[in-house]
Amino acid sequence: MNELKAFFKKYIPLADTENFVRAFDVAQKLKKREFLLKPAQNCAYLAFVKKGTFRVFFYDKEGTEITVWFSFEGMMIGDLLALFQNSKAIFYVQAIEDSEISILPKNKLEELYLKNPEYLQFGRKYAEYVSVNVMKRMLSFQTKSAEERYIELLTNPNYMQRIPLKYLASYLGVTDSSLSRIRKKIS
Amino acid sequence: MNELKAFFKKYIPLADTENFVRAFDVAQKLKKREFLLKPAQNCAYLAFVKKGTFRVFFYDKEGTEITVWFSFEGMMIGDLLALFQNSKAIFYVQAIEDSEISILPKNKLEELYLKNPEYLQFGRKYAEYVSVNVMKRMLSFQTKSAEERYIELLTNPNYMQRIPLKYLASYLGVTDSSLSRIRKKIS
DNA sequence: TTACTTTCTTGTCATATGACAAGATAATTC
DNA sequence: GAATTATCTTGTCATATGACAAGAAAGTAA
Repeated sequence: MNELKAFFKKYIPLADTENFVRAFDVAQKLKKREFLLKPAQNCAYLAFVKKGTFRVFFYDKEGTEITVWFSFEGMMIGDLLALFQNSKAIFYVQAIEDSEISILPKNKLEELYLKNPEYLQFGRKYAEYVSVNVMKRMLSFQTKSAEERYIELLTNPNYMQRIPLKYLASYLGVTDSSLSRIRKKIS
Repeated sequence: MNELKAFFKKYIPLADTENFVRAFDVAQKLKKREFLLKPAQNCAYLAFVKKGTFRVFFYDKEGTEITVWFSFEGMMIGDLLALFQNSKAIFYVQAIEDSEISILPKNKLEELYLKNPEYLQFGRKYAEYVSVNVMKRMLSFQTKSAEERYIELLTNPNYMQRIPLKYLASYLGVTDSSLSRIRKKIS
C-alpha cells in the first residue's frame, strides 16, 4: 500500500490517508493487451496502477484508434469522462504491459464519505488534479506543434521506452508516419 | 439570483442551493475591455457572469494572444488553472462586452463548508464539471480539424455573434487568416 | 462628417501533415 | 529457427496552414 500512500501524499494531501488507502481492493493482475474496461460497461470505480502501463483509447468515426491517456505505475487510471458524468464507460482502458492494479469502488468511497466528511475533500482534490492535467494537455494542443509536444515527452523515459510509436502518435494528434518523420528530423 | 440558481440546478445539483447562492457578492460591473484578472494577481474566487461575455487568455512565447476560454451569461468564469493549483493568476480574464458578475470568494466558500458539509460536494461537482468540459475540448483538438471545430461552434450564436474572429481563431488553434479562409470555404 | 482604429479578407510562398502504399525491422509464437 | 504478426520507416502526392504583407470593411471617437 506504500505506493498508494505516496500517490496521495504527492497529489492529494489528506489529513488521514491510512484508512482511505484501505478502501482499495486487493491487487488484481492484467495481462498485456487485456482490457480493464470497455465502452458501455459499468465504470463505478477508479483504479490505481501498482505495476505496468495502461492506455485509454477509443475509435473515431473513421475507425482509427485514438489514444487519449496513458498511466504508469503510481498513477490512477479509469474512464474519467464517464466517471465524472456518471455514465457508462465511453473509452477502452487496456493494459499495455502485464500489469497490476488496485480498485477503489465508488460505493466504498461513499461509505468513507459518511464515516468522515474530511474524505469528501478527496473527490474535489482529485477532480481538480485531473482538471489541471487535462487543461495543460489541452493548452499544449492549442499552442504547440506535434514536434514540440513530442519533445516534451522526450524527457519522460516512460513514454519513450514503454509506449509503441503508433500509440504515441495518436496521443500527440498525428499519424504514425508523421511521428516517425518528426523523430528522424530531431535525431 | 435566479440565474445563479438556474446554473446550479442545471450543472451542479445540490440539496440546498438557496444559502449557497447567497454567498455570492452583490453584482459588480465591468466595461468592455476591462480586466477581471491579470497574471500574478490573487484569484481566490470564482465569478458568475450575470450579463455580458468574458474571455480567458495569455500571451505565448512569441507574444501572440491565445484565447483559452469564453464565458457568456449564466456561466462561471475565472482562472481555473490557478484556482485549482492554488497559485496566483496565470491568465488574463477580460470582459469582451460591458458585463456584470457576482463573485464567490474562496473564504466565504470555506465558511459554508464548515456550516454544512453537504456544500463540500460543490467543490467536487464543479471540478468534475470543469474536467468534463476541458476533456471534450481537448478531444476536439486531438481528433478534429480547425474546420470541424469551427463548424461545431456555428450552432452556438453566442460564439458567432459576440466573439470577434481573431479571438475565435486562437481559441480554435489557428491564425485569423486561416479562420477567415475556413469561413469563406464553408459559406 | 472626417479621421482613426480595429477587424476581417485575400494573395503569395514555404512547410507540415495526411492519405496511401511498399518495405524494412523487430517481436512473438509455434 | 521459421513463420507470423506487429511495429516502424520511407516515398509520393495533395492539401491545410502559417508567415507575412497589403488592403478592404466596419466600428469608434472627435
